[in-house]
Amino acid sequence: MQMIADAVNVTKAAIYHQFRTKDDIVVAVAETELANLEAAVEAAEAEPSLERARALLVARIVELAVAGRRMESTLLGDPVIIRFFAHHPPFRTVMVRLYRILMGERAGHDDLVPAAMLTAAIGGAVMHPIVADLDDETLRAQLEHLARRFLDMPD
Amino acid sequence: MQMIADAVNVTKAAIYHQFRTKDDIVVAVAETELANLEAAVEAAEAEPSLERARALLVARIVELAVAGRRMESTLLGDPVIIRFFAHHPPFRTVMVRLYRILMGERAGHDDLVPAAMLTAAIGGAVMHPIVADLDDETLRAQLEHLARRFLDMPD
Amino acid sequence: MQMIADAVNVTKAAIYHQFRTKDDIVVAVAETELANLEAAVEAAEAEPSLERARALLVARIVELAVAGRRMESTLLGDPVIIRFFAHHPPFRTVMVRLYRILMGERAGHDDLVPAAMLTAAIGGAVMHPIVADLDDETLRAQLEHLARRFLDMPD
Amino acid sequence: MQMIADAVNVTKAAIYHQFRTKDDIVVAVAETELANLEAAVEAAEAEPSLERARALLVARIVELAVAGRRMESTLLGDPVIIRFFAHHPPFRTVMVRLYRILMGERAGHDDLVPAAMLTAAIGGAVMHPIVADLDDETLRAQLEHLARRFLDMPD
DNA sequence: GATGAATGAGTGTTCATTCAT
DNA sequence: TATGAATGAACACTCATTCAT
Repeated sequence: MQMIADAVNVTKAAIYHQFRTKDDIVVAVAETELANLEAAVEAAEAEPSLERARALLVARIVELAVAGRRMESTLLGDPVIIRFFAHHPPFRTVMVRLYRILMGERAGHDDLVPAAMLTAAIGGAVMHPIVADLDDETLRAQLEHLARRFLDMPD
Repeated sequence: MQMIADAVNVTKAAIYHQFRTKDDIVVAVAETELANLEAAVEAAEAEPSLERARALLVARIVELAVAGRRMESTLLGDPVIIRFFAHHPPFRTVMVRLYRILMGERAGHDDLVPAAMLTAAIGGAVMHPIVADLDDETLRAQLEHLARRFLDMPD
Repeated sequence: MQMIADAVNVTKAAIYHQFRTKDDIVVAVAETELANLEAAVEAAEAEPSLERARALLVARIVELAVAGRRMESTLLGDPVIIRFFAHHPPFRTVMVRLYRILMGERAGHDDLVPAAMLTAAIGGAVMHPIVADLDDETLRAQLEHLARRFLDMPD
Repeated sequence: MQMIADAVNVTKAAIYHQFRTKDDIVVAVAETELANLEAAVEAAEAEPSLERARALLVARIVELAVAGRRMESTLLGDPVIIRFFAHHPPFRTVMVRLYRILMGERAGHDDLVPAAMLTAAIGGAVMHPIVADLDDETLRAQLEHLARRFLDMPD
């Protein structure tokens, strides 16, 4: 909290005027990320061609990961939020929809594991300090390669 | 430290008699993991057929990740160790050798990025709470699939 | 302050427009209680028969304590007000008059101790959580018994 | 905690090495007081003559209140401990025994109210700042007078 | 080789109060 | 007359580490 307060240049108490709890802050940040994810899923769902829907979704997911890489590494490094999301119904719902599109007709019903693994893998890769030096474009290309290979899509 | 001390059934002070710092403990644990990784790399290097060397290495890496999943999620969740390894020369050396094998003749000289991303991805996937319920065999299969796809190897 | 503000349905800042300090609020509330006490003393002083004056005063004091029991326990649990009253000249004046009546001709000049002890004792009894379940009438009877015994008056 | 730590001339953390919680400290202190009370009750129960048992018990209770007056006002001023004791089985048990002796044959079975009121009254009187100036002997005499009157005992 | 007691610097959180509007 | 945002000082509590024995 002290670090957050310093970064925003106010006192801790001022932050507590706006958020009841430290977790509330984390959740608030995370929820705008979730909204971005949901928007990506919705855009993909609106796409009639399955092939193009998948390509679009992969591209958007990777973009989000790259754009938010600094924040992601903070957020995803925090076990609290990882656990929070794992049991957050809206997040699970979005993940199911995301998974349906990515897996295409091969999709099981509510088997979240491969999608969770893919996003976790992207998260892990983004968080690694070795990629901190990479420029956005290179990182994006590498991540997209990772995702497309995993999903058996052409590059 | 208190939890570690309780688990070992000694006092905190007794632990400080053996390790100068908490980080030293983490590093010590991590270094035995590194030794395992090195052994895997050495075994692969001893293999004359490149194809079999890669297959063997992937299998061993995944095995290590699965076997140490509980510890990995603790270790890799700790920014201290992540940063430690990123700048630990022996680790970088092992990673270069590992990468050379995985990438085959396409390997650049000291470009660690893809290998780092793959291992980070495996780490991210292993840490995700959603895989906590998976049995070892299923997890192993999924991770190996992820790695092989990424490396353009047949399943 | 937040609870007070919520109860009155305004903001804290609005309250600070009316009272300089939280203690000022406490004092304001306490002073209306003091006014009640003063009225009781005045009524007793107007009574020509000493015996009836004492009986009336005891009854009124106990009534006030019972009627305000919820508030008293809040007020008397607050060291601020206890100390405030102990050094508040108007309060001491009222207590002297009260004491004169209760003690009858045996009264010393400005020896407040027994009266203070009696009222403190009533306050202590009223505050005790064990009396929270008692109905007003039972509590009144018990307190009046306590006071009358202490003052050597017939029940 | 800071005040306690300063008074004992150690750091807060040192205190937390000995007590898990601030409440634990309060309880520990209170429990030695309870032990004193219990000893008084036991001594009274050992006395064959009821009359002398009551006199002895009243004297001991008042002595304890006077001896611990500084601490009592701290302890009894804290709503936490008041509530703690009100629901503390050992305390209730001691109070029942205490009450049995004080009330003699008129005693109801488990009606704690008058005893609670008497002790609360003593507590209230002891806590009042106006008695802070009184010497121990005068205070003792006044409290004993209060108790004896309430219990209909000769002075 | 091990212990119990202690410490300094930190944690998240609360609260009476102030201030610009 | 009232507000929302901010503040400083406090709160109970934790944690990696040290030290005398």
